[in-house]
Amino acid sequence: MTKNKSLLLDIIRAAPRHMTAEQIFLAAKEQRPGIAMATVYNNLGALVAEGLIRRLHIVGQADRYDRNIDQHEHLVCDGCGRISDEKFEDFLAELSKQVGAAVSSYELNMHYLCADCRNDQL
Amino acid sequence: MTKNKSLLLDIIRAAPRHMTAEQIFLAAKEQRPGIAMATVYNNLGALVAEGLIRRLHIVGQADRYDRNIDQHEHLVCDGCGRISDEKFEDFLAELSKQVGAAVSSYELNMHYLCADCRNDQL
DNA sequence: TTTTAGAATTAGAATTGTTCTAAAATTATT
DNA sequence: AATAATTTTAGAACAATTCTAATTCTAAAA
Repeated sequence: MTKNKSLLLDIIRAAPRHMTAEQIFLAAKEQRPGIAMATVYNNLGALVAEGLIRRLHIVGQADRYDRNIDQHEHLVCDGCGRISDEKFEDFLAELSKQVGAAVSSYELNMHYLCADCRNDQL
Repeated sequence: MTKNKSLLLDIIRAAPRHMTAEQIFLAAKEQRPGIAMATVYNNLGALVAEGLIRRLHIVGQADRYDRNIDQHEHLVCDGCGRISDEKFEDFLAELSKQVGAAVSSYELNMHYLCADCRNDQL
């Protein structure tokens, strides 16, 4: 665990929401102005490989990084783009049962309109 | 519906599996050697917008295109990369119930090892 | 302390997948 | 046939990410 790696981990853990590599890079720069984008990508990759964070893919967006490493689901507002976490109980087991094979992991992104965006439409 | 668009749609509908834009481009070239990549992207985008095909995002892979336009789930083998379809009944309604809001669509990619890859590991 | 070896970091080039642009070709309309 | 609208093309541009090779840091050994 190097200084940069732990700095990035701190940033991700302190973040109120799922950040892109670029946002993490900008945040890291405030404390270590010389840091390079490649260092950010290197360390994010390492942190993902070590299982300390998770990488998120949302259609049409850059990858985001999630401090929450438990299996969980994502709710994406198609109005404002905001992403929030959901937690379905025993979902992995449920999926394994449904497909009749051991599902090791999954990504579930659900799209909807959040309350704010629903109101704006009226 | 132009000639190229319908050619691409035919290719996707005839495909035994989910193809990338590049694979579709190569297949289209056999029947129309001069076709440009931009035409493929243009028409794939149009077909997706018209709801005639669906676009798929799998982590770490280029987008793929799916002839099956019903909401369904994907099972990705982490051994060979093969993607297969699943169909859970009333899943969208189930998700809406779970999150307490109207989910309009979702992507669910489940990872596992297919029977072949499981056997190879023994 | 210096030396050394290995790992981490850097800057920037390269790559990938995709979109954009402007001109040319095709198709449909008058 | 003339005009307009649409589609296609080739290639440039782009964004996100990965790679590369030189440099710097770190920490253990001499």
